[in-house]
Amino acid sequence: MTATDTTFRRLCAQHGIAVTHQRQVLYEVMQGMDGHPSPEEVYARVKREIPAISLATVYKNIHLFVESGVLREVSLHHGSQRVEMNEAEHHHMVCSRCKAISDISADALNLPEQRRQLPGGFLVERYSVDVIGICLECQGLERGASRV
Amino acid sequence: MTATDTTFRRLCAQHGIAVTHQRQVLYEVMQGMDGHPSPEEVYARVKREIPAISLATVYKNIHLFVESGVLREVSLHHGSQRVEMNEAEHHHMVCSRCKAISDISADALNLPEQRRQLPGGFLVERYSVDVIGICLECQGLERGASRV
DNA sequence: TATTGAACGATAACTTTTATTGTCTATACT
DNA sequence: AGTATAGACAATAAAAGTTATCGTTCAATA
Ligand SMILES: [Mn+2]
Ligand SMILES: [Mn+2]
Ligand SMILES: [Zn+2]
Ligand SMILES: [Zn+2]
Repeated sequence: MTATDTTFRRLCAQHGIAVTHQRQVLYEVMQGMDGHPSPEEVYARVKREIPAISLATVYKNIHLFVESGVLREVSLHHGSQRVEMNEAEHHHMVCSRCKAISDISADALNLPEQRRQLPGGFLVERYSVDVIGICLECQGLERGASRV
Repeated sequence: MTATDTTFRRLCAQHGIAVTHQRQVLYEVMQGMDGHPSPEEVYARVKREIPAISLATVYKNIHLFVESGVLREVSLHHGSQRVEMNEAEHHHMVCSRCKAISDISADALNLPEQRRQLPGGFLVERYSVDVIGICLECQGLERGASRV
């Protein structure tokens, strides 16, 4: 039983999810992936360890890991592009449960002035801040309150 | 000739793109849409004005509008979900041209402490900052420098 | 070790986005 | 105004990304 093996079993116990071979390999493989891979990229990598694994299994377990906090989404994925014509400088609150997006003014966030110089010679155009959390509606639902 | 008509023609002139009926209706319709619509939602709405419009036209012109700055993407869309296991508190620099994602520490951004109370009773989990701009590689390409 | 609900693999279905192609139209130039 | 032409359009096929379904296999618990 390896160290990561133990770590993973503890993680699963904490979150009440079953320990399966696929999940364990998925976890270990992703530990070794840097950058910000897509599910397809994770699938390609884990397939080297378990050639028979299904892409659906990768998707299902990425969801599971994200829900339980083992894994993090780089920025909340909405399935499709979202656009807006609101020209005012503003940012967003995004509900991690229902993915609802609402505006929040830059003032309300009290951001510092944006730095123009960043590591790697990156040329800054703008900052885009997502405040990730739970919206009021989802907070209500979470507490078992039923709605008409 | 309406006011928005004039505005739109000026916008097109500024960006060197042709004024077409579809583009103009698209622009006007989106002016009247609040929230953060998807291309499909924009399509459904503009279809009421031009029933024969094609979804491909909506996509192409949303791209065009985003490129020319008429429209803004809520957060840069990567086509697929992106995940990571980097537990350290950090944020991202995202290239608006090639969509490359790179990490940046919270310290380097000099963010203020996160507010826990936000408008609308939103329960904050975390901040996710995307610094949107042009990566070094794309800056080089932009200047017409050719690469081996 | 036997039971059983959960997880898996295979695959179909669905959603989102892009590419292709022939026709049409906005624009520039007489 | 009339014409040429590059670019935009609609239609539609194809690709890419994601989810649902279902029969089989496996992990957890007794
Ligand atoms: Mn907004
Ligand atoms: Mn990262
Ligand atoms: Zn919500
Ligand atoms: Zn780039």
